[in-house]
Amino acid sequence: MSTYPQPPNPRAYHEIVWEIVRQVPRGVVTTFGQLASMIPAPEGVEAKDYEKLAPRWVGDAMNAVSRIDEPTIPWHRVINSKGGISLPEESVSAAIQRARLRAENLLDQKERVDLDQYGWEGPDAAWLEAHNLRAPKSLRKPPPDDGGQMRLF
DNA sequence: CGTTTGACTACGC
DNA sequence: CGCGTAGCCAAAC
Repeated sequence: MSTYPQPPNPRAYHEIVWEIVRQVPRGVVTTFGQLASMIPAPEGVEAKDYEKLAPRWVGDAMNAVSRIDEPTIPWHRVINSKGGISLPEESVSAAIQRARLRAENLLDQKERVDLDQYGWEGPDAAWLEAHNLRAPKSLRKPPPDDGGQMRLF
């Protein structure tokens, strides 16, 4: 069954998530996991537990956006690790998200976003540091290991 | 006030 | 590549 605890201060956690989402520029996308990777574990939460919980807390934060109806947050650029929309397919919100992503030319024929191509690289280091956030995990594939081929020399 | 219900992800088949 | 599973709390109804 799907069941999980909440952060010590849900509202505070959500605020941080929203602040980062506001930085995502047009034409690229971020994921729940990537956002979570930038936010340190709240005091009192074991790192091990946090790793599992954080992505869903980010999901809760995005979910809350619809309740608060905050137009300054480009929530449509937040998708799941598979490059897909995580809202119920028939929902109105999902339709809006599809339309907005399509408008930014990010959707492929399978209604998916190619993270390797359009995955966000995160805010610049100075911004992260100013907000006490960690460097994001990359959404793009690691450079292919060419099996020890020599290059330049 | 008791139940229901989660914008997730890594991992194993 | 797609599908199922664990995770075990709290806000919203």
